[in-house]
Amino acid sequence: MALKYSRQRQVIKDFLMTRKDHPTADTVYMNVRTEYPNISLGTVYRNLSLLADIGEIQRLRFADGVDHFDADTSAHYHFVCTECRQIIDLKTDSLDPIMNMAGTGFDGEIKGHVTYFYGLCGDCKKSGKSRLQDSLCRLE
Amino acid sequence: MALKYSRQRQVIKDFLMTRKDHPTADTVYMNVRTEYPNISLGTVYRNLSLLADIGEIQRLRFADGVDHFDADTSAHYHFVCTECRQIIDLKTDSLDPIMNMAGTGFDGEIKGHVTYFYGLCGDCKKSGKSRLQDSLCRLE
DNA sequence: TTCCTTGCAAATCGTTTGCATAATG
DNA sequence: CATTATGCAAACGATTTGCAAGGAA
Repeated sequence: MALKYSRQRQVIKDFLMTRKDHPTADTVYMNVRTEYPNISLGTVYRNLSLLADIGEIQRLRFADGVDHFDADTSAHYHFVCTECRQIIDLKTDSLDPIMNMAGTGFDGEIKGHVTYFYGLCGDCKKSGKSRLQDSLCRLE
Repeated sequence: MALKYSRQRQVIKDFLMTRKDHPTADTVYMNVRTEYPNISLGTVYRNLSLLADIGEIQRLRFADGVDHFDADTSAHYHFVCTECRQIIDLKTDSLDPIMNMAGTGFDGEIKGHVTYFYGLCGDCKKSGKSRLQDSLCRLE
């Protein structure tokens, strides 16, 4: 159970800390491999899961069905652009009060909530970009 | 593009309307098959996606990574029990105001939000049930 | 007859796992 | 030395897709 140091885990976490776009495991793999060519996809998955389990990173799940990872473990909310798929951090006050709203008339115990927002990001809103030009704005 | 009637689609939708526990595609398949033995899994997936696309049902995605479906398309929120995995409808006032909260200081356009709650359902809270007895409370 | 829909099976995609080997403490 | 971590490849589970045949308009 005791955690031992691993160069791979360190590189993965270091890489994640340089990004604020919440990459997927595959994106992490692609990038880390340029610096550490022998690393395997399995190792990337294993370490991302491990880091998420011990709370050193956050695992995010949006509508695309693919896990995204965030080195910023502070409580914050996310916005997903439905055009370019970009994921943006929001600086929003805590929405925890909604748990009380949801809890009235409910006999269980609400311990948390998952919330994200979607719509058009600033760039896509400005350009009135269509889905056909999707890729131009896609980050990953 | 014009939609043609299909017995299969009707049966799938009818079944979904009888359930308030938000079944997965596989659960729909299992159940529909007792009444319509020749139906294929692919057809179930195709029709659930189609019905969701045209707004006749709702597709729900929680942390388990599997799609759940809900014939109730009215705006409402869900609670997922972390013990027994049960999904419960909440009668909560609209939380749409949180979109304004999230939108302050954001230059894009927030069009919607996804929110669900988790914790202990009434039964699991009462019984102090452990994960080991999970299956006793699992619905599907 | 047109073309939407089906059943079936194969394919895809993201993720997990078994295992022998390498690295850490 | 005891144990954790790795690379690799195979296995997995959920979902999608190609295709020839069936059914609705």
